[in-house]
Amino acid sequence: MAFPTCGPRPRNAAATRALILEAAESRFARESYDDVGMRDIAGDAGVDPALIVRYFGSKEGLFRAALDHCHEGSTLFDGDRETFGTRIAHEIVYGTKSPKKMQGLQMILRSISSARAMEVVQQQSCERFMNPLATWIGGDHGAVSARMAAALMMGMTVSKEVTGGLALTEAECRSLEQRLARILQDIIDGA
Amino acid sequence: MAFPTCGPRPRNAAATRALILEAAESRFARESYDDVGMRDIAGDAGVDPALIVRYFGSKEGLFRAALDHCHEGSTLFDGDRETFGTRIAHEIVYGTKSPKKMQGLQMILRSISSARAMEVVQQQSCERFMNPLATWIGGDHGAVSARMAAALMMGMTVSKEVTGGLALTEAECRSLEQRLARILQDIIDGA
DNA sequence: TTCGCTTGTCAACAGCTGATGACAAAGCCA
DNA sequence: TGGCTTTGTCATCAGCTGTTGACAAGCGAA
Repeated sequence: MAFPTCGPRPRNAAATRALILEAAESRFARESYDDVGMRDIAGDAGVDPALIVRYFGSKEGLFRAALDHCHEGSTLFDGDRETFGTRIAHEIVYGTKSPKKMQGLQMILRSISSARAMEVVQQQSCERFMNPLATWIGGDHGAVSARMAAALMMGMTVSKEVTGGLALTEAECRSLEQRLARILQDIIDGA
Repeated sequence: MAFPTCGPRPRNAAATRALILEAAESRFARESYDDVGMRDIAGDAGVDPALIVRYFGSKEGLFRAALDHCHEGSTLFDGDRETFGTRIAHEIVYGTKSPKKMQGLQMILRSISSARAMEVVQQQSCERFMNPLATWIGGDHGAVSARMAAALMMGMTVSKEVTGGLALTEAECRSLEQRLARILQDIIDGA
């Protein structure tokens, strides 16, 4: 991702900005707002930390931009409605890294630590995540179902983290996947 | 809680220790490990920050002790098995502050921010929370059910935080409570 | 060329954090 | 009383963080 350290960085503001944004998304999805330093992100992008301030104003500005950009490219709702539960459950149980699909959700999750990050999240998460999900689900129960589905998704991620992996047998993983798929599907079906 | 600032603190190690522990539990349940400073806790307890180090070794030591003590006094499983879903759902939807019942769970939740806190949590959460829950649920599906139930509980807390309150109408709250109760009960019943 | 704007680099700052060690006072025992 | 341990107080440290401003280099326009 970063540029090899051979001579000065080529003068290309747009590319540099994009590089920083990409590095920030990746970092903020894996670690918490507080744990990620400007020097970490700058290091990943192969860029001087001062450039982050120049292009995004501050760390908070970068976080806001990253969260925004992340939700724009979200692929969470891609696919048939009937297979929503199956898809998400599989992603939760067997999804190893942090693919684009879950990145926005994970950024939100990580940010419940820092009070500063929460301000940004509260501003954005409703209109950029919860409401779209509610609309996608549809019906009278959309808003309620969206909250439950999101809770289950985020909660499983927490649970996974907390126990250090799932800490389940292979058979239990399969069972978990099936039951999770069923519950998620029931939730969006309003059952 | 704290002692009024009139003269020096009375010499009572056990009481001072307990005061610090209580203040720490309350803080760590409401804010993240990183956001809570030793000076904050010491201030709440009306105690000099240096005493925290003396009695608990370090901030991490205090966090570990608080998490431990919190799980010991947990009342999460108090009550009939048949009303588990109802009780928890009500607590989630209408529980305002952070009562003892949920405090341990919330401490775990807040700590997914800091890498340092996670080390402690990973060591303790399995044997102090997930496994007891699995045992209480019982049956072949205990472990899987425990993870799903815990996920839903923690996820709803995150969801609530993220949207700043629930951001739902009164009717929706009632619907959420009912559906949540049903799902939680189904989970522990192995349905 | 020379000017002026953009882009990247670097050293440094103030603020906060957890932690340390010296010191004072209280209480206990001989 | 004198000595010892326990308990509480205080000033201070080193380390890290986000941020700043001065400076250098690129690059197009006049």
